[in-house]
Amino acid sequence: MGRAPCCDKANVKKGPWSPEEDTKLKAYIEQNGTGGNWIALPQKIGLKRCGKSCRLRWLNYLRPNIKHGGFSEEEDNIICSLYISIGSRWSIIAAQLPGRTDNDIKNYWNTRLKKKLLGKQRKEQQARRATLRQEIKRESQSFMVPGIMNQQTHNYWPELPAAAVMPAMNPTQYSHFWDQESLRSLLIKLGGRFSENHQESNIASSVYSLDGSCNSTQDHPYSSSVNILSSSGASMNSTDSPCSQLPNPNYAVSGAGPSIYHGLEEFPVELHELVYGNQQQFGGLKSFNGMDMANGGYVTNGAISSGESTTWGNVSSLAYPQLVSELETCLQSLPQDHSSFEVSSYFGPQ
DNA sequence: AACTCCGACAACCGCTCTTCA
DNA sequence: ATGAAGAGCGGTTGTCGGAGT
Repeated sequence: MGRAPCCDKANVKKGPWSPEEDTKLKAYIEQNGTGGNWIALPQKIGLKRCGKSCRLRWLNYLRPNIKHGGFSEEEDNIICSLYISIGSRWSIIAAQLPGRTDNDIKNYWNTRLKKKLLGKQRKEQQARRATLRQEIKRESQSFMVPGIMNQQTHNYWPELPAAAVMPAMNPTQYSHFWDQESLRSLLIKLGGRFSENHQESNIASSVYSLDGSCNSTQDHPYSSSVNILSSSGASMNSTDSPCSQLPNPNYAVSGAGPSIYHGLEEFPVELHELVYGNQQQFGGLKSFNGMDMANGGYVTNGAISSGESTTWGNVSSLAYPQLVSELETCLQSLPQDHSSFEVSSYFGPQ
């Protein structure tokens, strides 16, 4: 059973407001106020309109000091930054822009700002990729990264940032295929610490702290990365299971709950870069052999789909089979509600 | 000139939240 | 504590006008 309609739909006028209607409504409210009851208002005025419609008309167009169109650059910036922070909370965003209504901002965002923003980001993205490709080409001969984020992984899970994948390797696993010099180079590149005696834990620390919030291997190895990605699934205990060293299969860019991605599900690829492109904390970590650390370790799908896949193609041969088998083992031990995560979707067809 | 397409914007719909009896 | 009514909000739709063919 649905709730009762707020007005008699059959006897209510719909569609655009006439100047006469506007005049009536405006004059009445300016003289008497709304009386705290929008539903009763149209009857008092003699308008064949729904109370909600009157309210909307007043709030969006008739009340004093309303601005329409002509959004300034500053307003654009405010809208963008607030949208990134809080998502489509138009009323809150409108509260920061005097004279603007939520409806106006919403329409402006949907029709113009979103496109404008994405166009700008795409250009910057292309420029970054070009730089990245050059850097990778230069470095790849001397410094190979045995990451588990490879061509196949990327094809099947393009939205998964490489930074989130990196911690999936525990310190021991790193040492399986990285010699001392590679470890040292890695740390230097990541801006981390390096100790001859504690290289493993420090490597892990440095990698885990890429988002600046987890500084110790005593911490949950994923707590720092996953909070960016907004894990919606049950957290895994870092000490109880060997799976603590594997990524939470539930995490995704567009998870439920509050996160910096709130409201960005629509175009996570572009706005992931937007978000990280503005972050200062990764300064100096421009690239890491195909992983754009400056942008959360993310290389977008476009880099692959554009046919310029040399970056990932070169490292695909370095996928670590042992990790794959360990992941499969761990997944088998996971509760059934994790079953939606498929190994093939993570690593691609073997 | 006629038609189609598309962008912009006003308005509606339905849901959730808040208030109050 | 509960339910009804009103208010508020965000997503979606409808309409209009301009550009392109």
